[in-house]
Amino acid sequence: MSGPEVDALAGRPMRADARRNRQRVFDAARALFATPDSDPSMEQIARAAGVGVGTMYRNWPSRSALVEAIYRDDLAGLTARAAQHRGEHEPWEALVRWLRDYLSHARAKRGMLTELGAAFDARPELLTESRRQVLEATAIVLAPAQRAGVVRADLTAADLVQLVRGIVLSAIVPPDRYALLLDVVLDGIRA
Amino acid sequence: MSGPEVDALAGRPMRADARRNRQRVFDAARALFATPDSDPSMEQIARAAGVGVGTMYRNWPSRSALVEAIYRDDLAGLTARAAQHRGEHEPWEALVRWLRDYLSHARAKRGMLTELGAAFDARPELLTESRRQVLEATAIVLAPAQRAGVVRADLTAADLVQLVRGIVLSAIVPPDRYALLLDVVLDGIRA
DNA sequence: TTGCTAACCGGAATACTATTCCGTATCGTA
DNA sequence: TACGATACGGAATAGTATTCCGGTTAGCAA
Repeated sequence: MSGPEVDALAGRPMRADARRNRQRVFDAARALFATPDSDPSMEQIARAAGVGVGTMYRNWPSRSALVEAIYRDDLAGLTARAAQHRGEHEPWEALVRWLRDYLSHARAKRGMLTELGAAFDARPELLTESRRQVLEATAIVLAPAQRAGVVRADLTAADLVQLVRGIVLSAIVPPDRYALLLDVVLDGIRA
Repeated sequence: MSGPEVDALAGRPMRADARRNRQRVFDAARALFATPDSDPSMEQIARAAGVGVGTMYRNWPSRSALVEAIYRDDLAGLTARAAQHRGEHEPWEALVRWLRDYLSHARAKRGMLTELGAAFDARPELLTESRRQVLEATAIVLAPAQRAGVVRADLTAADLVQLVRGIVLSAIVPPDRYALLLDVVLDGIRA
């Protein structure tokens, strides 16, 4: 989540009810945006959160700011898993798990692509930055796999991400083929 | 251009003023949509065409129908060039020219991606069909190049299109690198 | 506990768009 | 020239994001 949690000027902490409402809106919005083809209006989100629209706008100045906040949060959750996998599994297995995570994340986000597009338009650096985060997370699991000699050494994190993202972005691929295509990529990158 | 040019039931030709207005709207809309970040409203388009909004809706039932008509027209113009290049140039040169055409077309269309997204949502077959057209056009210049032995034989039209589209879609690539990246691809596909 | 006020709240009002509707104007024909 | 059929313009409708403000409440001091 992002946005003001303390008053910008006084540094005073938010009032308890305000913090509660803020969280409610965030949770409701995340749930609604996650539903495919839901395209929720600001009023729908507010109603689902049990709050007036004014309350939403006090926390996020626009619809795309709210979308961005949710996206950032999801992305942070995703990238954190790379380090987690590396700590818990062998290099190859960690890499595979991370790529599966990334794939399902990208697939889920495809639904809110229109929404995200507006957010990216509003703040182009969001695109650059989120790409950087994904590359960093990928490097965390890719490097050990390469050091262990199980993945070809001439592959960069950017290459790998491009390969996997391609699976999702080409909108002709039926979802039940994702796993197969990922296997193809995995076979291809093996040392 | 697409849409009714004759009355659907009677087969009667359109009235002269109607045909003129239809063309004006189409031209004005194409010009406005081509301007980056213009996101023109229906009223802006109508005003630019010197016409009322009602006149637009008589020709295209919705905004996304108009976007689709323009896209189809642009695409037809693009794919026609493949055959033209094949007729006028050596196989390799024809292929290179076609890929440059495709690249600049894809770049131009990136601006109206949001608009197009709505059109694709409304009619999913538009996506399938336009992809098919691009593949067919690519095959027209690819096959001769392969027969002439100047392009590796194991490359499909789909592979090639995917490679080139990737250059444009990854929004981090600064436009002045497009030509370089295309050169890389061209080197890569040489037999 | 009570009283006070800054911080918050809800939702009506505003602003901007796509789309529909219909009275009016024009074209094409006899 | 006259008369439908056809097409026109743009006001009205509908739906959504965003703003605004009178009323409410949390949190603190006495």
